[in-house]
Amino acid sequence: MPKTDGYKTREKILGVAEKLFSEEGFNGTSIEKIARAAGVNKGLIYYHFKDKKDLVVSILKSIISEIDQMVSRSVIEEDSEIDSEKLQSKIRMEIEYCQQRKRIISLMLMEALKSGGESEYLFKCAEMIMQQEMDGIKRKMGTVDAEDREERHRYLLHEFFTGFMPIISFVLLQEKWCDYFGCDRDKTLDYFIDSFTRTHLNTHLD
Amino acid sequence: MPKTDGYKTREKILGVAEKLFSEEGFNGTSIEKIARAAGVNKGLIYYHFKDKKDLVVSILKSIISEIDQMVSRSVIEEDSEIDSEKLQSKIRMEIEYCQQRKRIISLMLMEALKSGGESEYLFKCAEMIMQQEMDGIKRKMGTVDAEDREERHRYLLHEFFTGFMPIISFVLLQEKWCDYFGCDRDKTLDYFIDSFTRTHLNTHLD
Amino acid sequence: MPKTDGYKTREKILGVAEKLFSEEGFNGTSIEKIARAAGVNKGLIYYHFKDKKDLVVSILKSIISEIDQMVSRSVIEEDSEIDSEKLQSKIRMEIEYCQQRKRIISLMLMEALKSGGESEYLFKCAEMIMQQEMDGIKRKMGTVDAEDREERHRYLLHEFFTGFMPIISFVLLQEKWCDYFGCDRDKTLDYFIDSFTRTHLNTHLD
Amino acid sequence: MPKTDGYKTREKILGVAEKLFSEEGFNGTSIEKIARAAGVNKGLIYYHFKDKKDLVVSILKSIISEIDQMVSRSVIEEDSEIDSEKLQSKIRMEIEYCQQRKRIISLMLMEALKSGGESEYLFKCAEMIMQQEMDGIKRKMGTVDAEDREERHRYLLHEFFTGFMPIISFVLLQEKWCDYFGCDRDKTLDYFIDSFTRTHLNTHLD
DNA sequence: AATGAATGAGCCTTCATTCAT
DNA sequence: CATGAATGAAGGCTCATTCAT
Repeated sequence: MPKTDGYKTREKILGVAEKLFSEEGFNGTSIEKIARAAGVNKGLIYYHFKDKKDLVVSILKSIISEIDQMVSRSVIEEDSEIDSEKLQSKIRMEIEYCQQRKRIISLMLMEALKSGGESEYLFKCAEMIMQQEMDGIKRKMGTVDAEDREERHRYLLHEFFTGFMPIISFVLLQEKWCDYFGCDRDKTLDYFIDSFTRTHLNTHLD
Repeated sequence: MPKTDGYKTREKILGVAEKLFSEEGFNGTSIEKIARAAGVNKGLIYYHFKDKKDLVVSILKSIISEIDQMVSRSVIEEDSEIDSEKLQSKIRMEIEYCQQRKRIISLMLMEALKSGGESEYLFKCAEMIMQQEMDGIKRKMGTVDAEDREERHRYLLHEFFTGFMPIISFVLLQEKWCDYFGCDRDKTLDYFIDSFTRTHLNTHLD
Repeated sequence: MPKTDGYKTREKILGVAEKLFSEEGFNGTSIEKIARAAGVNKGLIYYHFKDKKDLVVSILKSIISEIDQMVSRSVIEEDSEIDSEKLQSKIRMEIEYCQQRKRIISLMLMEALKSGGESEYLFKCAEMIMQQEMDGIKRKMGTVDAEDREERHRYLLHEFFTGFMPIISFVLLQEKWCDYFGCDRDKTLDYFIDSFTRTHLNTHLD
Repeated sequence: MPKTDGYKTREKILGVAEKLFSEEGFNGTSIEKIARAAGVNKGLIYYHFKDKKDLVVSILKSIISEIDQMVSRSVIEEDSEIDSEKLQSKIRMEIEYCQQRKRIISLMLMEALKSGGESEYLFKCAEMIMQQEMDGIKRKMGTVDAEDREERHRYLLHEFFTGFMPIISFVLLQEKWCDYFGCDRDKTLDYFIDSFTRTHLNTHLD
């Protein structure tokens, strides 16, 4: 066995890199900075990761697999009626989750926005989450025909741009929003949920 | 005597910088690259702009003033009834405008997403646009009391996260979305407008 | 005009680089070392040369053009009889020249020896020199038909491997040879010239 | 108990290193690359060899001892007459041998060319080979007085620069020569042997 | 005999910035 | 206004080497 456990070091580097990348972006974060923050030698990062790009990709892949596991574990309560209350509490949970994974989401979005950047991780993540929801809906109501490619695309687009994006935008910008407009965090959250209910969630009722 | 009109050079630099910053982000774009692309000497950029930061700020300020002028020029048609049709065509125009200013919007959003980045330009832009809309609504219906700070904030938040963000997300990501899901650009636009109508625009009717 | 003359700096860098590359080879010489030895900033080397490779290539090209000029300037004494004496003194001059350009020759040869290295400069150099000689011989005796590709190749090969290579080997290794065998420099030169006369030069008489 | 025979591993490493060093030179070849190519762990190389320098030295020593054995095994046919035919076939064999040991010869020569590099291996190798030849000649004709230091040196120099160097140059550069001049390998070999016969070998007759 | 992890120095290269002209 | 030259710092990456196991 080597001096220490390489797996732990790798995870440590990934964690620190996730934090720093989300703060300053890919180009704004140097390997040096990551190494210092992780308390490891700069060269060691290149022992564990091919290059800087590989670091981001590893981070992004990790959330993909996390979501993948989450999705496959999630139990769908067959019989439940959908009502506004339930949806709202579900949204609150989703926001909470996004808040925990804020950094990686920020990273994904920033990468997707660059012309040359990778958007596949953002879309894949969103797709997985949305697919799960679709499955739930289909099972309950049979209203969405997932076999119909066109229909599926339409559904994904709807969910992504009017559901997913507002939520992650809110999570990523909430703090700065409150600073800029000088308002209360909690109240802002309530307002957002109210807005979101009146817009996107509205399409999940009736 | 100057070789060419200094003002034109400045504008040329700003234009090129806007393009490149939006493609690779602030840190991913070097002054060297901007100079080459603009066909000017690197040193000249430092004649026109204090430093790199000043370049971005100048770009961001320029869109602020552009919107400012647009807003103040815009005539509000007093009597017009609001109906779904009119709203949709208005949205199409807004999307078109965003598409033209895509690059600068991308830049603003990318900067806002970084922890250490500036979000004030993004918010200010959005605020100006939303304020104008609010004024229009107030005039027509008096339903929003802009003097009520709380109410105004609630309205801004609603517009920003469920109106503005979906639109700019769509504009910035549409191309990559179509690539990723292998779908048609025009149809995608139609779907988006339909979704947007059923969610956000819905709150502007009734 | 800039602070100093860029051309001079460029030449200075080239000169220093030629020296260092010949001493330690391409990979054994760092840009840092070159910069220090040339008394310039490391970054400046990248202002004048695209990259490290470009530095070597520039050096190698410079000797090509030097030889090119030399060759085109050289006057061929039409009527002169060829005798051993004259040939020997010509060889002495050639050795002298090689000694002056020792470093660059060393560089060319080292590069040519690597599997992935460039041999074209070495061959081109040799070809130019040999071509000139061929022209001289042809003019005097008409014995070599330069139009005959096969004959030309045969001649070049003969000149290169039994004429050119012994000479540059001697020039490049003489010092180490004398160190290793503990012998006198001047006497060694005489011995070499004698050997060279009895072997290669012999084929230029009769 | 060791996983495999340590001796074999050592030989494997030496073989791979010889190949890589000859391709990219000493500085151009990393221990990492050698380890990967040999299919062993990087650290293991340091178990078998003190450091990188020790690796090259081990390689170079191995050819010295190989030649040493070859030389001491070689039987000198006392009575044989020396004629051009015999010499030529001997040269063909020598070229063949050099072709097999091409890589290590390349390495020796490259090292010898650097100012700071070791030339002793190249000279030692050549010396051993030449000494053997001298012994043969002496035995047959008594023309070379090996006891006379001066005479011996003169002979070695002659053999080295007009015999040995042309041959190894040819072997090391033949491929690139043919590429550069677009000519046939076999014919090139014939031409070279012809030239070599008319120059160096000529001094071994009469 | 063999491995994986770790280190520190150094290398090639880029970059924001300055300055003399 | 505009340019070419120059700088110093930093960035990404490689490498020889060591060490615990």
